[in-house]
Amino acid sequence: MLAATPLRMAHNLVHPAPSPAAFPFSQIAHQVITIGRDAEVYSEACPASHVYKVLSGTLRTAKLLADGRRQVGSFVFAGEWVGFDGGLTHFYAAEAVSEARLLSFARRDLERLMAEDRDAARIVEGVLCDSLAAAFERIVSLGRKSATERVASFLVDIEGRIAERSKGGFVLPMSRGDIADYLGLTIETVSRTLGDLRRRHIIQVEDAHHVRILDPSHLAVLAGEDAQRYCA
Amino acid sequence: MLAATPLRMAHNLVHPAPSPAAFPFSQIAHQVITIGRDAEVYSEACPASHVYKVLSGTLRTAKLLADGRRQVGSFVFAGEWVGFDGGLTHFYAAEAVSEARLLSFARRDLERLMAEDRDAARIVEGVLCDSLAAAFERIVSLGRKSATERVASFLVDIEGRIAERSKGGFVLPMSRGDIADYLGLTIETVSRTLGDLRRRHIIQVEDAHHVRILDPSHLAVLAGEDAQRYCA
DNA sequence: CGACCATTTGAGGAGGCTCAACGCAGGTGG
DNA sequence: CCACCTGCGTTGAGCCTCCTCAAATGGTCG
Repeated sequence: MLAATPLRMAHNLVHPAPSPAAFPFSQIAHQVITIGRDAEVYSEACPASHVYKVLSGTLRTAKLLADGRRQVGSFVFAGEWVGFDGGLTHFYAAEAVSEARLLSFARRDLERLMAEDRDAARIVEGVLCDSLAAAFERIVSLGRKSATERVASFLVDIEGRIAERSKGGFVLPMSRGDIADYLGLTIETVSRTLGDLRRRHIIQVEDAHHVRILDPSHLAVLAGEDAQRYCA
Repeated sequence: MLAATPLRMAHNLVHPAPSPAAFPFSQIAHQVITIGRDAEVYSEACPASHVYKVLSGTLRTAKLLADGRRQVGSFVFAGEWVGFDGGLTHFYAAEAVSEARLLSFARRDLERLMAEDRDAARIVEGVLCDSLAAAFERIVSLGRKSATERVASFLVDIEGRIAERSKGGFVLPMSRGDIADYLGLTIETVSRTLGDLRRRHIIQVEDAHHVRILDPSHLAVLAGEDAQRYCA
């Protein structure tokens, strides 16, 4: 991987930014980069020098254990940010699930902007907050939910975040292996669980990457809602 | 729980702060509060109006599912902060594992201080960063590690964070149930796993709440180290 | 001493994993 | 154009880890 990474990085084309979008970050230096399928945006434990906003395509963040087990940390869709994992170094590696275009910002520049521009600071704080909330939700899911509940939660979550639609359904850009490593399950269990949901007419599976939710409320129940929330 | 909470909160004594510590937060309004065992500091989904620094004792953060399953989010020891979970509302409830004294700060005040004092801001950002990193580590643990690996990681982590020592070992203030809900296991599995580690002379279990690590390197191996980290 | 609680230990069962076979689509080369 | 290969997904059979249920142990406090 040490040797492979520079080669793979070489596939990633670097352009000057085309049209600064109408958001505070267009004031600071940035580049549009294109990442080929399965290429790395950054490696695990790399100095976290940059953060990225995904313009198109999908990324995953992942960490490998010594024996090859893998945990996918998150999927990152168009419009979302990635690269805020960890402090000085990245906790996860980030890779492209499908070819992706990213806006790249130096963290140094971003921090300077945040000190000057409250809007920018608030946006970044919001991103951090969302990551933290998502991480907490995952902890509950991985710690206490069954395979069916995890897959159902996953579908509900993805359905709400993914832009790419098809015939009343949506596109699942990642492989079964990616989903399994995200949910702490095996490929076979993910496949079987999706098969169950299909046979129960809760979802429709056109092909492996095109899913349609037929019974959203049933799926939400299977996803396992929290206890009612009271407040002190 | 709705009814119980105010009653339990009533146990928590509120004093004026005694001696402002020598850290930037002593400039802003704060109170020392005492939380009795198993009493709540704040509830799940409450408006996140305050954050707390633990002076003594131990807290846990936890979330309940509808059917009573529980996930413990974190343990918080003396010197650590709690209350930064989620944005406007708390994701987890926070409760005292053992009677605890806390410094309480209004978030509003803290944010004002952070805008003025870079040191304070950096400290808080560090706390957030650490929470995020800890959450990511938990995701890997819950998603991909075995019971033995989880318990071993837990012991290594706690051993490095807990101040209270006893006879070359340390004090485990929380119950087996708390540990189980933290690690995504059952009480019985936690107990059996600790028993195994004891029988293998990797740890020594004085009683349920006093543990000593006999073979730290062996325990670290069992905890399952990450793959070597390369950098692009 | 006896009630109660937390913990440990044991026996049996289930959910999800492992291993293996098969189908299918896409790419490649003869 | 077809044979072949490869990667991915699905499905099945058997097994293992961890869970469930139950009982025994031990410590604490009336």
